[in-house]
Amino acid sequence: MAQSDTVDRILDAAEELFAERGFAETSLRMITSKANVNLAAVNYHFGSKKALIHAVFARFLTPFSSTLEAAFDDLEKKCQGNPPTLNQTLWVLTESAIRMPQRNEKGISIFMRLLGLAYTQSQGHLRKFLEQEYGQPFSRFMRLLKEATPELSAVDRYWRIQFMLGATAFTMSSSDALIDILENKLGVQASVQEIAARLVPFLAEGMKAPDKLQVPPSLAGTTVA
Amino acid sequence: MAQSDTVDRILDAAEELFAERGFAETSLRMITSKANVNLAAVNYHFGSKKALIHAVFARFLTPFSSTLEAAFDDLEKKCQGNPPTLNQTLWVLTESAIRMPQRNEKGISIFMRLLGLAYTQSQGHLRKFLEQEYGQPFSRFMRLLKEATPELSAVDRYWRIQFMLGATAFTMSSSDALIDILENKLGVQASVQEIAARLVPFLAEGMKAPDKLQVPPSLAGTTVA
DNA sequence: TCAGCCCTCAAACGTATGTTTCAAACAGAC
DNA sequence: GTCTGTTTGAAACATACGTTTGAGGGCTGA
Repeated sequence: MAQSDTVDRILDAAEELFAERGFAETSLRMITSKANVNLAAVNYHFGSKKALIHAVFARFLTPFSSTLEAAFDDLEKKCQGNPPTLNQTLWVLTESAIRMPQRNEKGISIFMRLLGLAYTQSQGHLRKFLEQEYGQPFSRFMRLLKEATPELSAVDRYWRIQFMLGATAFTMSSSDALIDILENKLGVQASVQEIAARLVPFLAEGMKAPDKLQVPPSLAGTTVA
Repeated sequence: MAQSDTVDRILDAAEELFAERGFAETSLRMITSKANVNLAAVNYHFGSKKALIHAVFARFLTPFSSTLEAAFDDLEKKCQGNPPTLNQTLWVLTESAIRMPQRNEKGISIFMRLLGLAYTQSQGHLRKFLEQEYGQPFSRFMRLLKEATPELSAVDRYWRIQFMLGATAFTMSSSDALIDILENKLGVQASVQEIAARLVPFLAEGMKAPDKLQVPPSLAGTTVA
């Protein structure tokens, strides 16, 4: 088995368990027994549980980061000077995520769920790791968003980006469960690709909403700052 | 003092710690020492950690549930037969959340963060508890959404509701941090009420987006189901 | 063949967790 | 004041965790 098939088995098991149970709720013993590997192997190969978490993220985030940067390069070249539109920017991100080489059919939903967890579960060390390791493509995405929505005030854009992040992270991180529920309720099958195709127009429209706060009469007298 | 001020002190401490650290990452010892209460008090008054979690949710969800039902009653009465609009429905929900009596200034963000955690952290027992305890107002909200968007297919509506939930839960659950970041970056102050006022139009516009999936040429050949 | 290194294994370590125990303190009723 | 049921206190319980240890196995290069 070449050099240490153990490492990959651990990463596979950890990725799946982390995605479905979170980090704190997943013990090393669960991981090692799912991977059919000795308990000590994790600390031998990775050093600690924290380092294992980082390695799980790095395994898919590093190639994704490259793919995304390349896609942004293409996009900006194609637009030759003009800033890419909001839809183009969102699609490039979505497409890069979908096109990633996947280990199995659940690849993307695990990918998304892990990202959601990274945002959600406080895990200070993880946020620091992700920030200083993959902060660059993130900043670039932000810049593209800014150039694609020049009509928005900085404050409006700030909040709406948060709304987009939320809708995406939340939905994608539970995509498996949501797809199952949809099938049970309406008998309709869906895929992560289809969710993405529905999500992008939703986000783009929300982003372009009129910026006036239409406070209804019933709230007019209250403490809206 | 009255009868067991201990119970409330435990609930206060647990609520805050759960909100900022999650359930598994918060130990009973953290809770009892923050509450200045003996460790055994939790098991004495609540029976178990799971029951404590349920109690924390029940304390704010039960009055909120009543408030919301009353607000829906009012709304439907005012509309006399005609289904309430999407904006009305969303505003009634938002208003009910904002108007809830709050124990402190962080009331709403804790409220939202806990709801987000309930969705995110798998914690099977919690989902079951919430479903069978507060399923009714939730179903009613869903029905109102359905009547307010008759032009949407059931599948479109399903996914867009998830998107709305995500944007709301995600943003509101981190509202404190996001407000701080905004102030540091742009020197602008914000409030939870203002976030809500910005969120509702975003959601409403996204909800009304054209339902065609505008798959771009670059993705046309791939496996969009 | 044998030394050297990488890896695996079972077992144990120390710590932290949720829970239980039982004696002491307290309250209100008679 | 005494008695009864409720609440608190300090300590211990069993269990699970992440991590470390040291002996052993298997491969490689000389």
